[in-house]
Amino acid sequence: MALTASEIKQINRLLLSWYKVSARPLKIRERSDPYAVLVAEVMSQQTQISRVDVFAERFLSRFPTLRSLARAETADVLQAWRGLGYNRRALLLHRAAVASHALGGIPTDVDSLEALPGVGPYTARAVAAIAGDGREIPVDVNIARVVQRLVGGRRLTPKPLQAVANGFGAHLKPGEAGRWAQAAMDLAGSTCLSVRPDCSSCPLRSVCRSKGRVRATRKKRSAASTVKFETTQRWLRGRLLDELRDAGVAGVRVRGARGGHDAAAVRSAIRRLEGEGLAERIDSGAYRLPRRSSRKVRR
DNA sequence: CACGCGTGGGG
DNA sequence: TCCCCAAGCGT
Repeated sequence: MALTASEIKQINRLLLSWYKVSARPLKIRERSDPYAVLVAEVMSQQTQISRVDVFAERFLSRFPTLRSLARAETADVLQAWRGLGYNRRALLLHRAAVASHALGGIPTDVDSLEALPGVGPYTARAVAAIAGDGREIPVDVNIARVVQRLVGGRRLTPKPLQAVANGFGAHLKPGEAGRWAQAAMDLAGSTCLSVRPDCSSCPLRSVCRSKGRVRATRKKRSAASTVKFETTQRWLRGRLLDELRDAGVAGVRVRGARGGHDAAAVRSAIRRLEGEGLAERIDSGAYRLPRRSSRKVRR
């Protein structure tokens, strides 16, 4: 059974007032600059949330404006991304900057945002809610858990889930959706935990339809033979990227074995990186970080 | 739609 | 020291 309007309003009220006293928002999310918010949201998908402020500020000090990122060489973006993981996301962020700079700025409506490279349903709604006046709730895995529990714990597929989440947004004032989302994420990380939620201290306990009847532990895990990390593609790609970062514009000849990968595997990996736009082959036969994005922006 | 993507931090 | 983990997006 769907929540009534008054139940939704009550939940919104409780959540926002709880947030006022006990939330620890990302500073970066309190900016109204859609560019800064986009950078922070992309990073928040791959790094400890508590470190996003530090990483985002570092990145933003190197590329303070959308224009500066849009005009940057791919190599410099990848250098600034060192240590942050998921290098393809740096490429996508760069391409999103190029595309939106050409449009005159980062859009703040969901549809235009979602058309940008690397920006999907979550990121689009997060930027629209935080930097714009969007009222659609960005649903990440944490907010999904909170919302599903609030309505009774039934697992919802993405589309119905988004619709239920938007039901909360529809009763918010303009500008509140971003805080609602931040509050729900904080609640998910501190109280409405995946494994052992602390319902007794939850500000929403009086209105939650799953209070006290959350299934105990869910375990999947194991199986999958233990694979040495040095034998994985991720490890190899990460090492090759760092070699390219260290080499600079002169590039480096990539030959020989790395960890558990023979020379042929290394050649194959560097060619794959080249195909993805993460490496550039130069005349000498060496590779370096690409000076410019080698692939077109997809649209 | 199932899978691949990177890294640093915590147990 | 070793093992486990995060989490949205593109393909």
